[in-house]
Amino acid sequence: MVKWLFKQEPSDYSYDDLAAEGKTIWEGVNNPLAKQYLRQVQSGDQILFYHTGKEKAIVGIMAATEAAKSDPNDEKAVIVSVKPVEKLKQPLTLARIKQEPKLANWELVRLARLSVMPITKEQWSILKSILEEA
DNA sequence: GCCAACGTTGGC
DNA sequence: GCCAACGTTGGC
Repeated sequence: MVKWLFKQEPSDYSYDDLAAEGKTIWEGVNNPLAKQYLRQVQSGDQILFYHTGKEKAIVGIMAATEAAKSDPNDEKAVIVSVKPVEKLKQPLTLARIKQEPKLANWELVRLARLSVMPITKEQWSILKSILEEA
């Protein structure tokens, strides 16, 4: 199972919006690399929800409820159905992530404009250990 | 509000 | 098909 990070501007759609709704369809991803990643999402994959803009932090965890598929209205668009799993007790900020030398190569740090990216096992375990020490 | 980094567009 | 110019995004 692959893990992912999706970015979203919280004033457009926040983790709390997702929690309130119970599920949503992730869509509107246009960047070619982001789309390529999005297309690889499988049912059950865990996805971190990152807030851009003022917050710049991972705020919650979601899970894909179905594998990625094409938008029925637009063959070229990719959509993923997701549901909330849990909200983090406290956000994991970009500033904190940048303090980890081992996370310096992660797309989140290197490619600010990428809105969908994979998380490797090693990266995931580092993130988890940061969360647990808090 | 600025800038860096990346994408896209359009002229050749 | 290349590449310069421009636009967009997101962090600072």
